[in-house]
Amino acid sequence: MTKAKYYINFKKYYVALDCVIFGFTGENLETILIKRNFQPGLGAWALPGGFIEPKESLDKASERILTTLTGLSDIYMEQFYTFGEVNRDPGARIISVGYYALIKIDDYGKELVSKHNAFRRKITNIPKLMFDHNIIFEKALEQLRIKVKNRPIGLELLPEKFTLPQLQKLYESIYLTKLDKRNFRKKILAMDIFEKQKEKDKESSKRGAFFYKFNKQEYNKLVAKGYNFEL
Amino acid sequence: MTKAKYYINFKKYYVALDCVIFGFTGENLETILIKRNFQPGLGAWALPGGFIEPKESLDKASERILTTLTGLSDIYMEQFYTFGEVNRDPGARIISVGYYALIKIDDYGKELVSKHNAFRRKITNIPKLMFDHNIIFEKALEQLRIKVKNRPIGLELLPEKFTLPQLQKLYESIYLTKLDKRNFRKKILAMDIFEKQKEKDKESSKRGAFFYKFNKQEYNKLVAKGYNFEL
DNA sequence: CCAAAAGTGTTCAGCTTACACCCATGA
DNA sequence: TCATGGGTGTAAGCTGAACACTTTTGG
Repeated sequence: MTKAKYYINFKKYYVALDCVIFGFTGENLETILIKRNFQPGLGAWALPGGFIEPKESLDKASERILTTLTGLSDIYMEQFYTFGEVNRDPGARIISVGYYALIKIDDYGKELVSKHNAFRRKITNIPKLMFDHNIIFEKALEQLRIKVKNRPIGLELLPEKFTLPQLQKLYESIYLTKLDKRNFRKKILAMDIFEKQKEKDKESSKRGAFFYKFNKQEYNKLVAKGYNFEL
Repeated sequence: MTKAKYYINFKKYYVALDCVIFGFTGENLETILIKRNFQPGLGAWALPGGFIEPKESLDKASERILTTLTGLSDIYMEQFYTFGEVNRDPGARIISVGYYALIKIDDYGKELVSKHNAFRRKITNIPKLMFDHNIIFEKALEQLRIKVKNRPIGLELLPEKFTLPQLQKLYESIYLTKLDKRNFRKKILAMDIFEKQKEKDKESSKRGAFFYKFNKQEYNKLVAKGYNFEL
């Protein structure tokens, strides 16, 4: 005997999931938007999203949607809020769970752009989006900014080896501020969780900047001892 | 013509809402649990909750559930996470949106306890709960602790007039730590958003402690100037 | 008069902030 | 050789943490 009978007095609803995908170009924080070539919202800009399947958890649904769109797996993601205004979608009552994701934008397959009609946009230049997607986007950015202060998740946006100028630009483009170079480096290096490499990145300057790697083992050890990452 | 036709390929689900209600006794942080006298989960401890109605937003549903249970209105509440594991409720696929609420426990009608079979429990003494409700509770507490650091929402747990020893005990019972009395007072009073009253509370000591009031206007003014509450 | 809780300041260490010049290299 | 971005140190001010005694008053 199932317990489902206890619920028959209640209504069911569509449950969707919208993803705010953040990537870092080296200069700017960007997100991926869909120019919809299907209904509803044909022709409008929208966040990538989809519906929950009967046999998948919310996290799995988010993974599926992200992998389908980007071709990447093991994407860092975080559920941040659920949107349930009655008429947020004028066509039907749809409750939508918001996730944000952080990707290494170099790995993002460009061929998928044409396939899904997906485009990258700077976070400072987001167009009018379908339904309440502008609100969803803003909430995602707000939550990202909070989280990035206390966890080293910003690194999910960078390749394994990165330079300190890159890292600084990353934080500057998340918070849309300028940071002091000396103070930033001092703080980062004092954490003792970044390892200087022997090689330099010669892409962005003649002199070249040393690569660093994030030492996750060391970080986890420190966390176990009560350490709190803070930027 | 409705747009609903675009969604007919997708499944619908029950959407529920669970509330973690926090109250402060003067000594301890407590929450309200239901000893279920109905199915499913008859006899089990559970968080108060309910289902979303077709014509109400998530926030409205939370308000309804909180008001029905406590008899209070204008309750401070905050959505904190949505739980969607496939078998979290073994009887049916139910996606549940988690809210936490902060109430002034003095105002909480005791007659409602018997009506809803609701009981207060210290947060340090939570029994085994139905389904994934222990996980929901823990997440609520975690989010409360984060929020309370940066917003003066702890005051929602106290009456309009409160003493500094009360306020200190409040934070101690949220974080389950001891705080230094002098440092705590210094910090609080330096904020300039608490107004000393002429009257004293003689309840908890012979000498009596001065009442204070939170000056919300002043706080809002400071916030507009970029001020950030931080404890 | 005494028990019990309220109230009060100072010092030290460590962190944050502001700030300017030399270095390495490819073109 | 010069333009460009990479890399470095210090001083001043502020903030957080540690710490003990006096006051009030009802019983």
